[in-house]
Amino acid sequence: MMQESGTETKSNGSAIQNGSSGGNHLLECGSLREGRSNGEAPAVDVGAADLAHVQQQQALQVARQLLLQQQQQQQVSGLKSPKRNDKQPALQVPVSVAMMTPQVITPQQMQQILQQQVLSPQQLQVLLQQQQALMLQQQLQEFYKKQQEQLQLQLLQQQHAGKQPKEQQQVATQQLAFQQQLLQMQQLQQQHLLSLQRQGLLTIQPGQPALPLQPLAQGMIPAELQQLWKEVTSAHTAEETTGNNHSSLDLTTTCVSSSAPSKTSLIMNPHASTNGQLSVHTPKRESLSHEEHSHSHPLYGHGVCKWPGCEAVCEDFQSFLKHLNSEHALDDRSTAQCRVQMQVVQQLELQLAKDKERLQAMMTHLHVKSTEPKAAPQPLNLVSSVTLSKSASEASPQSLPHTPTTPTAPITPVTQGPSVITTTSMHTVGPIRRRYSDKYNVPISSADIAQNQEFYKNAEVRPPFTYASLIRQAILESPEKQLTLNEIYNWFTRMFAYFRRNAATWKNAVRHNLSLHKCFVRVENVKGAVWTVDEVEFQKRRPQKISGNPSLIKNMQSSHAYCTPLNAALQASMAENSIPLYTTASMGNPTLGNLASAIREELNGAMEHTNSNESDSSPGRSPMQAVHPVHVKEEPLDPEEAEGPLSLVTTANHSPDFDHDRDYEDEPVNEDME
DNA sequence: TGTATCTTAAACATTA
DNA sequence: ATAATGTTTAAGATAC
Repeated sequence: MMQESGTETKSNGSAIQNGSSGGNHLLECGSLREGRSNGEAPAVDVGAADLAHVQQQQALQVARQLLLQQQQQQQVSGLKSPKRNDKQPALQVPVSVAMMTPQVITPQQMQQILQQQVLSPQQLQVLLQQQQALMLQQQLQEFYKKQQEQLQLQLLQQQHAGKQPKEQQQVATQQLAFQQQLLQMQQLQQQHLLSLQRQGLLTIQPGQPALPLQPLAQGMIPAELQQLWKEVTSAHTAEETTGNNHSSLDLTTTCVSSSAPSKTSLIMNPHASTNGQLSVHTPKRESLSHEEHSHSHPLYGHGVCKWPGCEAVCEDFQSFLKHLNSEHALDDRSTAQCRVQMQVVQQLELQLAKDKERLQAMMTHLHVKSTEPKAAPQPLNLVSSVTLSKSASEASPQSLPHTPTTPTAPITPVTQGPSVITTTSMHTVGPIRRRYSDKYNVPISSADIAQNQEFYKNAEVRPPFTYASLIRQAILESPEKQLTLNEIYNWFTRMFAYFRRNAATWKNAVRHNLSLHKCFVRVENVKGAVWTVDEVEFQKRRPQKISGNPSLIKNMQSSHAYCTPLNAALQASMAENSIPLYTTASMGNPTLGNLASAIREELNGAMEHTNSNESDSSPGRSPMQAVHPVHVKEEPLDPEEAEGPLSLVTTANHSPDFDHDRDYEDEPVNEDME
């Protein structure tokens, strides 16, 4: 039908298309294509922009974009432009998670993962561990430096103390405090790990190369330190006197005191007891059965030492104690590990505080009483129900990424079971933009796109955004707010692991969307053509997409309910691991921040429509209870659908996607850059 | 139920 | 001639 040539056809085509599309696109197409005609305007010279460059500039660009969005379009300076049109050598996706820049999955990302349930537990674990590794590797380096300094200091002090008995006592006291703090941190970590492991959410696989701590846990034990340790522990029961030797351990104090004062006591007590075990001075403890020990001692479980990165197999509790004393005595390594853990905890707490704030702000904004619905998660039930049907499994993903914390929630998710974390966060979800809930099941909380970016970069999870949104994002991220088709492709593959396969499908979809939506304007260029975004047009569409429908919110809640209990623990764990880097990533990577803001803006517009009607959803109630089965469709799983590039979801566990969709590597995707 | 949106697939045209 | 790029059409699915 379309014989007209190139760009002109668009405007013409619109009319044609409208007629043909059977009314579906009437509204959209009608006015749209007109906009296209103006596309010929700016001829842009495209210089090969390094993606690296692009990324750096993205922040500025996005910011600029935000400011200029109303004006849109004209700002094309025509100076440089993204890329060449010619094909770029097929690059293949880098993408090993570990390889990437030290960015860690944010809590939101993890939640996203959880919600989508596309990844198998193993995959999640690997992800988690990799993220951990990244984080720890970075921190360890710094820590080691500091630690060495501190140790030197301590040694010096001891030497001096030798001359001055009084000071010696002081040193001992300090050591005690130090040890206690260390233990605190250990306890925190171990409890966390335990909680995870109990739920089967985190299983540290022996020999997991991703775990950076492993090497650290080996060999050490300066006898002197051990000696000192014994002295301190045995001689000191007066813990109250301590707690002030923070010269070396301020981190502990800060984190513990800052957010979880109550926690401190909780943690401390158990520690004290466990410590006793460590010192081998408590026969009573040793009389306990292995099971008891394994359960009670956070560092021991399932016959394995759970010291971070250790995993040494200990036949019985006795051997474990020996192992603990020998392998994890007070030495620089252990100390360093503790410090790392301290930082982790600190970061977590910081993050928690931030998230709390955010949550409050969100709830306030949404006029939702922060009733802190104490939804008893009942993870098992939910899980089972969720897995009953395909749609059910998808339901969980629907919930938006949310902060796993609640105002009342314990400060350290670490020690808490899933129940604690719970669904309270649901409210943070607030208005969710949900689309294709059942099949595609994507909550389009675009606000999360940025924060989840790292996740999507590495996980082959279908991003919960429409093609149009993604294309727009890609374009807006570009320095010139314009991209060639190929550059858009590249952006997709670069930003989303999911688009590194089935290229033919999604590329076609991209082209289709570019042509179909009037918000995308093709601009002729000397070298070819670039695509820009007509923000006005794009904005026009939003209201329609997102409607503030009570049922929607209800759905959101229900879906959230599904996922929350299911993944609470995981979320918590994820959050922890990611948090440290989360901060780093979000701050260090301009792209993320900008993306977030840009998309957030988009989201906000959409959200506004939904806020008013949540009346039917009882905020104070457990979302799960309130809306349990809503919208769960019992659809038989269709593998075909699952394999579709955009229909990722399917079942959480056995997504055909992961089972056999490994053909993407041969896809002629042109990833370049970087 | 009808309309709108989105995705996917595919045919076809144009261009490099 | 081929691949990339664009445009349309069509159909299925979901949301409103």
